[in-house]
Formats: sequence, structure tokens, C-alpha cells
Amino acid sequence: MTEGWKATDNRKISESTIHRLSHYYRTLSVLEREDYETISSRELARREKLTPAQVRKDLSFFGSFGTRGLGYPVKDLRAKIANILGIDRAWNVALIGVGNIGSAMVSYKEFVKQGFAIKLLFDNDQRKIGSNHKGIIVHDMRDLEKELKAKKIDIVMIAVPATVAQNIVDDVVRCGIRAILNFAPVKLKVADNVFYRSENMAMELEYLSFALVNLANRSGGKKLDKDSTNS
Amino acid sequence: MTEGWKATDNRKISESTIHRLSHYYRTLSVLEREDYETISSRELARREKLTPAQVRKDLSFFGSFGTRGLGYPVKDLRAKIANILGIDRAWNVALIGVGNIGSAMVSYKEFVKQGFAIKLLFDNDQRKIGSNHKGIIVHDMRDLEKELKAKKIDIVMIAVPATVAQNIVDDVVRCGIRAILNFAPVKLKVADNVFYRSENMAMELEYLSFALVNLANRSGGKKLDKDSTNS
DNA sequence: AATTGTGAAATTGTTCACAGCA
DNA sequence: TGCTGTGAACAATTTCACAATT
Repeated sequence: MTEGWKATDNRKISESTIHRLSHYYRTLSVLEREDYETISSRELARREKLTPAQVRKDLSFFGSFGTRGLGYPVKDLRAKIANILGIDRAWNVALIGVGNIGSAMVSYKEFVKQGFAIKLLFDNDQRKIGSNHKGIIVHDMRDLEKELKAKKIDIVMIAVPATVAQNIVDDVVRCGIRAILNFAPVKLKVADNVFYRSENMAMELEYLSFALVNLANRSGGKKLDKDSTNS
Repeated sequence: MTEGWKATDNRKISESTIHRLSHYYRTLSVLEREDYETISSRELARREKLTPAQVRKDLSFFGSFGTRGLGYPVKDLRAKIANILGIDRAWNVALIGVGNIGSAMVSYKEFVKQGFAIKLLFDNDQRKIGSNHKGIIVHDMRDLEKELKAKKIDIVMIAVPATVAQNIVDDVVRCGIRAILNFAPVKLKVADNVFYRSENMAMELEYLSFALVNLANRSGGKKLDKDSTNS
């Protein structure tokens, strides 16, 4: 069963720790632009709405990056997190399905900024094949394997209709791809050795819908913090 | 601090339970179309890659919907979950920012299918204002309050550049909106009484990137299950 | 015989509290 | 003194295991 990661000292690293790292990275990028030299776990926590202990614990899985009494060096910590997340290098991404969502992804600046360059587009619609999106030619699905290998693709994004998504993902895995991001609103089955994440826009709307109809049953949980998040 | 929900018996309902409900809903929709009459927690769990106990516990927060010895009635359970999630009614949604992602959302079929109808579009680009996207006119941001009220909007989706997202969300909250879905790659601050969710595409790619560079440190955790997930 | 519903147990994740260091 | 790094305490979540029910 493929799930979970371990630090060098054998502690388990949770999925939420990795997601929080992504958030720290963004905040540190802003801080660096604003010329901050150091930041304390307390201040970083305040910005992320977390506890300082959480921040320190998250970072502790990967090493000791701070200085006691001083805090963390903004620039170094940002670089270190980039390295941990693997976004200090360029990843070659292919996108399958150049429909509404697919087209939006091609133009999404944030990806490029984090080192994810969309290098290949696929569709099976004859009208789209050969056309040019932001300088990238749309290829025929029949050339999938050949093109994925030629362009040394690391990650595949799937933005096809739900009904065909499973077939597509099977093809992609067969071509040797180990990392897949799915935008189709279905849960896809992949082998244990493939990393698979899914982005489901409707699910977050459903959470909001649940929240709105359940306004009444709110648990007024107040969180105090001894480690002091308050400025 | 606004976080969490309570069942009638005062047990706390977690965010993950609500997300799993969304997944159950989708699977049950498929099962209903395939004319299944009942389903056991074991089979539902197998399809969701969860344990049967997890499925039963999740549902138990909201009532007892199953029959011992038999399982759950597919059609009723689906309807019940739709009711719990609040997607058995229509929600009026407004979208701010008709750029790449915004345009994709307007055409995204899944939203409409779940009862989320985009009724209003906003942008501050003069070239876009007045234009027509899938039959919906793009309004000037200056008419925000008037239009949100006139169209009785429940949920606002924000798809504007990161730099202006916080200003926009402040405006939206000022207009009395209580539920917001953000697509801008920033963490936005909202008051405690506003429900806020964020969709961050780059974060999932970063998770995959982390996975690829950390292939080596995988914790080979095998999970056995006494409650028997195996068919 | 099969399967739910649920307290109790196990596991995982978060926060506390303090020793250690700049 | 101020703040990190971390084991221990605590809290939340998941899984177990079994009585109850059809």
C-alpha cells in the first residue's frame, strides 16, 4: 500500500505536513521580496493561522534550519523548502485534454513560476490536433507513448471527460509515467507505484454547500495557544 | 474560531468526513445508474479505497441508513447524502474574474449537475464588461453589491490574479456573502463567520514533485484489515 | 449468515513545555 | 533574553471487534 513518507530519523511525514510546506514556501517568497532576513516560527505561524509548534515540528522532519534566539533565515529556508518539494528544478509536464479546463491550465502562470512547464498537449479531437495553444502543438493521442518519451515527461495532467478518464490514465501509466494529476471528477484507479492526486472543484463547492445548510450545528470550538500565536 | 460541525449527538464531524461524503455521493450516483438496489459498507469501501468501518462511522454521524444483514439502499442513501451536503437544492453562484480559469469554470458541466448554477459574472476589464459567456453577461465590478443582491447569490467564486484577490474578497464579504471559493494562489483572510475554501492547483503538483524526488524514502506501510476490505 | 452501528483500542496528528543554544 | 528543536502529553481520527438486527 503506497502511502506516506519517512524522515531520515524514521518519523512519518504526513500529507498535511507537505501541504503546509507548500504554504510556507509561498509566504517565504513574499517575505523574501519584502526583504525580511529572518522570521520566527511565531510570526510564520501567525501568517498561516497555525501554531508556532506546528511550524517548528513540520520543519524538524527535514533538518534544523533555524537559529535559537533568532528564528529562520528567510532566503535559506525558502531555498531549502524548494529543494524538499523538488521545485528547485524544472519538471516536464504533459496535458491530456485541451477542453475548457485544459486550456485554462496551459495559460496558468503559477505552474511555470513553480517550475512546472507544460511541454506537450494531447487531444483526440481531430479539429484540435495540430492546432497551437500558447506555442504548443496539440498532438494526437495515438502518439502518446512516442511523444511522452521524446519530451521526457515527468508528470501528466488529465483534463478529459470523466467517462474516458480511466482509460486515459491506464494508457499513461502503461507508458511509464509515475505521477498524475487528475482534473476529471472521478476517482481513478492506479497501480501502487504511481503517484496520483486529484483536483475536484465540485467537492469544495459541496463543502461550502454543507456549511451553509448546517450553519446551525456549528461547534464553537475556541483554540487557545500557550505557545502564543497572538502578536 | 470557526471550525468544525457537530452531529445531533454532539460528536464532532470532521472535514474529511464531509469530503468522503462527496465521494460516496458520486459512487452512489454511478451505482444508481447501474441499477444496484443495495450496497454494503464493504463494497462501498472497496470502491473508495477505505475501510468498511470508516464508511459506517461516517454515515453514523447523520443517522442509521442501513439495514443489518443487507446493507444500504443505494437510491435512498444517495438522496440522503445529497440532502446532508445541501446539493438537493439549487445554489446561486457568482464568478469574479473571467480570465483563463474563470472562463473554464463557466463551462464546467459538473457544477450545474450538482446544483451550482453560475448566475453572474464580474470583471473589471472594460473589454470584457458587457460581453457574453455562455449566455451570461459580464458585469462591472462596480455593480457588485447591487447585482449580488438582485440575483440572490449564495456562493462567490474568485478567479482573479493573486495580487488583487484579498481586496476582492473583502468587497464580497462586505456585500454579505458567507461562502467563498478561491482559485487565486494565495491564502485569503476572511472573518470567522465566512466559509472559505481554496483550490490550489499548484499545490497538488508540488505534492507530486515531492513524491518524485522522495521516491527513496517511502515508508512501505502495509495495511491489513480485519474488517476485510478484500473481496 | 450477513451486515450494520458503535463503544473501546490503536494510531496518527497537534500542542505543550522546557532544555539547549545564540 | 528570545527562540528553536523535541520528547511527552494531549486531541483527533481511524480501525477493531462485537452485540444487535434482519
